[in-house]
Amino acid sequence: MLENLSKTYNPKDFEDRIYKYWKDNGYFKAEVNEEKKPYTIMMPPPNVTGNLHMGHALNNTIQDILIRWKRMEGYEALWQPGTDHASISTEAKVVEKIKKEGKSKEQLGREGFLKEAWEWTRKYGGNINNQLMKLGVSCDWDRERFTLDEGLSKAVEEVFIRLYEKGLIYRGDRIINWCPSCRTAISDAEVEHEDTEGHLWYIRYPIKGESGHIVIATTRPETMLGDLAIAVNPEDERYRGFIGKTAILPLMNREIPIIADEYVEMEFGTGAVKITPSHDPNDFEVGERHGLGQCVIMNGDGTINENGGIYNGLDRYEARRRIVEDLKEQGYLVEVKKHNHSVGHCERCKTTVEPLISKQWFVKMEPLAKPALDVYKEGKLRFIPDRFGKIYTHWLENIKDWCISRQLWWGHRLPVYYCEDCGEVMVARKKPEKCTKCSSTNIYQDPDTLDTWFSSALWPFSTLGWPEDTKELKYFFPTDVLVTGYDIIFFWVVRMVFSSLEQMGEVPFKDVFITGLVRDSLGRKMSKSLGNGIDPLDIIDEYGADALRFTLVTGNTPGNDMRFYMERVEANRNFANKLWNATRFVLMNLDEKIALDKIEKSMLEEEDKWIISRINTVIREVTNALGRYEIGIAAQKIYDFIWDEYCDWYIEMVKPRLYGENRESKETAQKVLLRVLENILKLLHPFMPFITEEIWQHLPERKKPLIVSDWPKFNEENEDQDAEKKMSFIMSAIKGIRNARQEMNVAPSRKANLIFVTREEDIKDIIEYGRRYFINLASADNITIQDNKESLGENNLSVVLDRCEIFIPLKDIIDIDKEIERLEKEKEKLEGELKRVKGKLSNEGFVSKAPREVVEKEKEKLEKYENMMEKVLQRLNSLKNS
RNA sequence: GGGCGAUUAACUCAAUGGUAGAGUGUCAUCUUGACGUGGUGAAAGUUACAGGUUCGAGUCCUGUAUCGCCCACCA
Repeated sequence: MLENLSKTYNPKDFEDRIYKYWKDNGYFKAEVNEEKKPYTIMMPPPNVTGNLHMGHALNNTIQDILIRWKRMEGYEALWQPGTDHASISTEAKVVEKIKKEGKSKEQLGREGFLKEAWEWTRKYGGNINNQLMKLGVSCDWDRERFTLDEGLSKAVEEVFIRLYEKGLIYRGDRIINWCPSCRTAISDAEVEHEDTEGHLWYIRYPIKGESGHIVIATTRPETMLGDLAIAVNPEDERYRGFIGKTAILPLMNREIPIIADEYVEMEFGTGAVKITPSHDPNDFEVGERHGLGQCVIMNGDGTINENGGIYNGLDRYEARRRIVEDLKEQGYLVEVKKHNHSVGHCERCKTTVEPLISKQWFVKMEPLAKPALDVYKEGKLRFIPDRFGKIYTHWLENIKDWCISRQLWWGHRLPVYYCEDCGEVMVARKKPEKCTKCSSTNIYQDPDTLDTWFSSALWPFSTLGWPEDTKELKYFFPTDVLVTGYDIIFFWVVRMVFSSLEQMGEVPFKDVFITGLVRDSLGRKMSKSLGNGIDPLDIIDEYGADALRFTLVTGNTPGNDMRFYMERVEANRNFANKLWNATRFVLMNLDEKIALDKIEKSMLEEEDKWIISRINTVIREVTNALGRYEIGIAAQKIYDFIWDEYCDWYIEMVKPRLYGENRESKETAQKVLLRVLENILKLLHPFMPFITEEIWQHLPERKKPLIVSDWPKFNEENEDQDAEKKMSFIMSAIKGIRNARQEMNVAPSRKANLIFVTREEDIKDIIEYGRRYFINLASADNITIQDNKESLGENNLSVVLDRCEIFIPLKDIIDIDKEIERLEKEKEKLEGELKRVKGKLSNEGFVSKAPREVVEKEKEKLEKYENMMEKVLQRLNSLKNS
């Protein structure tokens, strides 16, 4: 056993091996099992051709912690993995690839392109999974799904048809966001607004048949090519006379009416606004109200089309430049002002999006949003932290119809067919033989595909077999918790909720755990363009997955961003090393032939009872914290226990017994060391699965692997207040002695006598009991206990405790002035405490209103501090007088 | 224009209304038979500011300041 454990922790030696062991033995698998309660998490599917980044690492670590914990608690724990086809992003990558080969989408044709895309997917699709495995994720790989799988595609089709039949999907001409670079429509959620310093151009439009003119202001002068009106506010005195007249569109020489509409803000610009119904959502509405019609002036690639007259064929920005120039030349440009406004960009490629009228497919959101809002209000859906619930509701309350058609090829093609002859629209599972209206056989399928999020919205149930009525669906759905970043609440969380409610009649998950962003050490977002991204795999390679995992879940709170510091990873690697070596110590001191049966209670020493009582408490604390999703707190508790209590105190205390002659005491210590270690490994396993499993496999009498061992339970019988009290006295005595000695620069090698002065019998017992601790941990060579200190001279260090004073005679070393200084410091500290406690206790309100135990505690403290203060003062007095 | 978050030790962050903690860094010290990826000890805080509620506030309320994020069709 021991011989296999190297002197230092070296995660590379075992992480891959352990993972393979778990996987090959099927410990990640979840099956429908009516004897057990299910616990389900759906992994947010990463992009199929993506790479693992810190966000994934954080996210999946949290999920893995929860799933491992629940698995150990005895749940049938399903963690459903899979990948997303990420239409727009993957398609862009494939386009780029074939472009390098000198080919274009059009040249390849739809089929040829899809072939390329599938090849690409097969080539890079496995990467992210392998990377996740490095992290230690314990998801059920046998159930892996891909959004373009046959089953999931069927679910997508089914939902589309159902929504269509219900009238919740419609096709229409609407202003959508058009990305001229991706050459597709995108949804509102895919547009990022950014405040940009632009200009406001003031342009003069002449009035037909008059000498007058009207000045408008615009931020996008090129859109004037498509102007169909000028609008003013009906209340605006300045323009009252213009309403109903006709203006001449400069450069185009087109006649456009001047209309009145409430929408126009009188205070902004000149109070008159040009109306371009085809290229602005507001103008579109105005156009609808006034029956202005449409005039599209732009092509899909962002160039001006034939409606743009002489500007035909120019890129939109070149057209803008030329138009401004021409306006100026022809005397129409009144002035140009700097103007900050927000400009929409494509979330994927950052190109400025163009609002554009286009025939697209939409999901009618209002009827779907309502139930999604209701479940939140009814408490059936919970956010952790709950403030994100507000973001969720705010979005749903202001939701607009969802544009779901994309002019892309990589994705789920719309199950929509058109009759070439009569234009009839048919939504069907299979291509209709002939037109349902005119019986023509001239039928073609809509070339568009669906927004990727349309399929991810179904993830919680499509992965379980829906629309088939599978046993998995019945058992594992609804899921328990969704773990995801706040950046995709709108894209994904919201859409999963309303989709589930609509199709399943239930929420897809009860809790939504929201994570923050992992930033670099300067607080910047990690990004490719900045080149400041830290690759999780590099960290795993250097420090191990356990250290990375621990770093990601400690020291931050749900929903808050965190900074990634290498020093913290290192510290956590050191923690793993600490545990590794503690284990080596335990195994090194474990007699081969020791019978590891039950521990004989009567043989337990105080420190045994203390550590047993403490681990028991930690079991409760860690379990409770996990139950509240306080993962960082849970991790911190177990960390502190291992390092401070188990390693620094218990192991040190137990050493004399291990090296001693008393066989029974020795064996008891060995057993306790081992049993506590076992519990430690269990509690730590969800956080650091590799090292704990590796160590576990080296412990004696292993039957089950740790990953499927039972989660420890709090046991009231193990609580021992008395032992905790005694050990706490002993520990504070040791700390006091160490402190005093070090302050006086007494070398640890210099052993000294300790003279304990106390009249209290119980304290005397504890001291007597603690003899060996003082000798080993407080550099003592002899210990005396006496009732009074009269016989002692002044050349002592004195350590003041509650109801006890310790004297350390060090004749040659004591510098009286320094000792006085040290005690003065002690006095100051006590004064502070006394002031606080006295203040509280003399406060009538506190004594009468605070809970009894709080008051009692304060009273005890008062007594203790007064007692200590008296001794410090006496000591100071006698030193000063000597 | 709305909404949200943050402000705590030198740095990065924790902290169920009840004595403000950790990691890193700093200083001192220890080559003790698990670990120097370690041990021991120390220094370091008016919890951004101003009010309020409460017996008691880092924590709850109101306001201010600074920073950050999200949402929003003002051309």
